[in-house]
Amino acid sequence: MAGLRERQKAKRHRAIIQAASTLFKQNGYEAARIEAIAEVAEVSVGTFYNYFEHKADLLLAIVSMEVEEVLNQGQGVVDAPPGNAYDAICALVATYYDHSLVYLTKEMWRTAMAFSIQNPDTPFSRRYRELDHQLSEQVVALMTRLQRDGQVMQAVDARAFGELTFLGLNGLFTSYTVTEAMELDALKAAMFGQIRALTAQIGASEVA
Amino acid sequence: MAGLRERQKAKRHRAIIQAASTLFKQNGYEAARIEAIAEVAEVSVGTFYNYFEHKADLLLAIVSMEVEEVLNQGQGVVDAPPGNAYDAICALVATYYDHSLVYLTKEMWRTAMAFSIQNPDTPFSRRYRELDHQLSEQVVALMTRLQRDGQVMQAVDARAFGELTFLGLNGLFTSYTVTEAMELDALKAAMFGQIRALTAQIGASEVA
DNA sequence: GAAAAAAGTTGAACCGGTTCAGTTTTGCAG
DNA sequence: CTGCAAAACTGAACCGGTTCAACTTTTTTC
Repeated sequence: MAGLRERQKAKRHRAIIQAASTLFKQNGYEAARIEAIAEVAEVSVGTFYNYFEHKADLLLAIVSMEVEEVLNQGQGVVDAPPGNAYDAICALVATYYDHSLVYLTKEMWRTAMAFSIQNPDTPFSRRYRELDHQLSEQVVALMTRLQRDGQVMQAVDARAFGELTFLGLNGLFTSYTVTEAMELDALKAAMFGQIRALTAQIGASEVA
Repeated sequence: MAGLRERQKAKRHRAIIQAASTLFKQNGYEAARIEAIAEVAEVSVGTFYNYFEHKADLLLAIVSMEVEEVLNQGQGVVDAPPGNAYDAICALVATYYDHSLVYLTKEMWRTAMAFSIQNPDTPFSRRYRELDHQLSEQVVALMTRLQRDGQVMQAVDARAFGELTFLGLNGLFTSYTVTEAMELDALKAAMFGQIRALTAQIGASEVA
């Protein structure tokens, strides 16, 4: 089946995202005018808005791709975590952080975050929160797994600590995107410090 | 000694904030047009922008007042914390949360947060982060005090746990502002759960 | 106290994201 | 094929935050 209409639609959708990606990389998100994006995609401004509700929705496609890849990689860590709690949690966090600038710049992250906060009732925001939720659940899954493996004390509330860890890594990531000068290494160092403190309390007894 | 110019300036500044507050309360932040604010303040649009760089700067004045009051109240908790770690941290968090909607609506919080993320190089954002930092330091101060008082195990890294707690309460507060239907009680319940889990691990031995 | 300088005010114009009434294209029934 | 309804396209106009060149008021200078 795939009628002409269907195919054209998919083609245009791709063309717009492609055009946007190019222009975003070239001069940043702000600088990319809808008019320019539409022109490169060989489409009118009106048509652009037939495909996307807001300019920011262009970011959603990219953020989704980004987070989905990261969730996939993260699953690898959860399935076969390094020996101790500290190393395991750091490995997961590093997976997230290291991937974060593959498709998106800090400016794009900021725009996506800001938009999602300011417009909570849009599909964009719902999807963004859903992705956050999945990341949070993955941290919980790791924490639970570590507990099962005896790397985390039985008495701890794995879910609560997993969620708290996620809020921590998320909060620090926000600081990172907001501080143009901050390097990935500094972000990791900050988060690893938190994880060190945390695992010192909840990790299996013998301290390295 | 307060020349005419000086006095007029202060008067107009006050008039604009007053007008904005009124209109924000009346119909929300978005709905309040600069033109309307200027009109109520008996000032031209151009003059408005002589006093404020962005519309969002109006929120800064309110957010500052809000956070400063909360820091004051919070100091009371830090200086004389309830008996055990759980109660003390919950008391501080409740102080923050309970005060949060006195001057600001959820919409205003969202706008302030979003603006601060998206425009990190503005005075607004710098000030906003400074306030966040002070709150974080207050949580650290409480944690340190609790440790000194023997309510938190000596081995824990009070700073790290304080900062993590702040990131947690901040992250949950964001969720709260983003979910129009969520009540203050639900927010508190969620955060208290985190604190329960946390203090179970780092609190002085005897569990209630 | 006149005149120049400095500071402040003003509103029309700008800018760029978003909307919408009118037009074109596509799919389908007869 | 033809005609028609539905879907998609288009770009000029809208909207509201922000800018700016011209104007007014205050302060300073001599």
